[in-house]
Amino acid sequence: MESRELRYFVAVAEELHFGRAAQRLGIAQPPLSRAIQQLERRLGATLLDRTSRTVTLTEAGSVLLAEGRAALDAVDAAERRTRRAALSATGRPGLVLVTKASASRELLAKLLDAYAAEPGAVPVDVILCGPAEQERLLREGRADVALLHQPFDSTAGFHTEVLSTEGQVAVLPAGHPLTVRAHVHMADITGLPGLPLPRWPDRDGTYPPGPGPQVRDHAQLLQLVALGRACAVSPESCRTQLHGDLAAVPVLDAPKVTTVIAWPPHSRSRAVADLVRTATRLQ
Amino acid sequence: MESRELRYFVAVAEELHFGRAAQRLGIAQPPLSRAIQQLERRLGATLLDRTSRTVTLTEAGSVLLAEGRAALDAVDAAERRTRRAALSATGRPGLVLVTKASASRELLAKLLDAYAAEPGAVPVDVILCGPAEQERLLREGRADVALLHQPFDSTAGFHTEVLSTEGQVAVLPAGHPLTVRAHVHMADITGLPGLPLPRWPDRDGTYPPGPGPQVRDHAQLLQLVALGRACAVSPESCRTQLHGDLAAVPVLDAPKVTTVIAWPPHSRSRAVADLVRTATRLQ
DNA sequence: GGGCAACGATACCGTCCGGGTATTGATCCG
DNA sequence: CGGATCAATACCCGGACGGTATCGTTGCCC
Repeated sequence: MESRELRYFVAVAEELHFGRAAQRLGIAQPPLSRAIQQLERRLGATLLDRTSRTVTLTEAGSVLLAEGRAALDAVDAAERRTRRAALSATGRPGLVLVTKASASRELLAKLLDAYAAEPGAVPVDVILCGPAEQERLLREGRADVALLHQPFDSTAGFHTEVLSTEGQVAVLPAGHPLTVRAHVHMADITGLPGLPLPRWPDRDGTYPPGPGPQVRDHAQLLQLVALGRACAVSPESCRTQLHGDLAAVPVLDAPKVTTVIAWPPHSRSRAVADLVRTATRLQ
Repeated sequence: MESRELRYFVAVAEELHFGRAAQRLGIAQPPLSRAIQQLERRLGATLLDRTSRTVTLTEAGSVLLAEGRAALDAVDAAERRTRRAALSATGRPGLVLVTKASASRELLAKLLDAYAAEPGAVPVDVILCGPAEQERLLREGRADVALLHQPFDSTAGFHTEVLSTEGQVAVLPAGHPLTVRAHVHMADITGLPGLPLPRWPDRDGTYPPGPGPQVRDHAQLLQLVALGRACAVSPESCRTQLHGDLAAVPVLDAPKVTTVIAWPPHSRSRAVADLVRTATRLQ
């Protein structure tokens, strides 16, 4: 199967409309129709049920949509990583590390320092992004390594090494009655009047229904807590980022958060290997 | 980048010889040369250093070789899974589960029975193969799920759920002095005179140097032990497969073996999800 | 119910690109 | 120095891919 065919099919499967898909692909509609027919003939499978009014995915079609996206990602990643490898032979850019903006600055700083001290270290670019975006960047070959936080991030498809495990704290507005407690339980903070837990976007960028404000990153979250509009449960290490108008109380029964360093399999790169080794040796 | 270009490049990179690569691809050499040049131009990277006598990979070239193989695997997997999805809509074949021939028959039997009892269960084909082969079958889309054994198998690139953890036992010829012991340590069985630990093949099919007979599967291993030519350290569950002329003694400090069920990410299939859910509920 | 609009399929055509053969040019070997 | 090997170049051809025009079907709305 050619990747062009896959791109065509994915476009149609996503748009469920030949005309729009063709437009998106920058070709006319008839060649697209033909290409899909040809693909179906070669696969011996009907991928789309189409009337002259509506296009729907068959069972086989949804499989190919999911698998095809992954395959196209892999092809793109191969291209990008090759380009980057070629550049790094001549120019500056070395490794790209991606992590959440909310991640522990301490751990990251220690890691970058330790790695920079290694013999043969290359420059490391750090990308900070919102949750769930790291996975994409890593898969698409725009980044070489990521610091992920289980159980929030999925590590599916990557190699990982555990770096640290920490408990979580409840982040509350300073002066809130609970802040005098030495510790709390989850039950204490769910359903606090006027301080709902916020909602994070799903993998696809939509928000689950329910009460609580919508947040997209940790800064927004802290802002909301400071404003007295929400409370939060965050990894302990976020304490270093709290200002005077925020307080943190350990939550005994919150799930532990594990920070892992993740990288794509097939990574032949010595730089990635060095960085990972350095990270695991940080203890 | 087109998958055809990737296939061409991978062929040349593996053969390090345009003529042989062209032959393998079923095309003539000149178009292949051109295709590679074009790929290099488009990537803006030199992939191969070539004189008229020798071809070698550049740094960027090795990256593209590794990444390109993975990408091509993904494309092939997409194709195969789609074909299978289309078939299963009409014909018999449902899920394909792959596991090592040496794996616990008990666990597998329990899993298959429990799944077959589920509503909406589809037929499950079981493939038994040697170690390290499962990974390939799963990646290539020839199988839907695998039972893997950590730390022996790599689970990189897959979703996994832990099914069970067990200790290991030393497998010895019946009547060996150590078999009267209630348990042993690793130190007791490494370097036993005349009973070396066997060598397993590496990921690439070659054997590491050293003493000890070469084995490719568990049956061979047990055969060698029974013949008094080797001893072995195996998961406890292999006890059910031992005959009268073999004995097992727990090894207290051997690494624990974890059996996991693994499946490729992107699996939209309800059947895979059901099977995994059934597996995790086995406890 | 008929006419219209939307949309995918079909027909047909031109062009560019992928592949083939023949040849050149460079390098290693005897 | 001559021959063999192998990648690159030159040149040509056919087919596949993309474009335009059109058809046929299906909802929809007056």
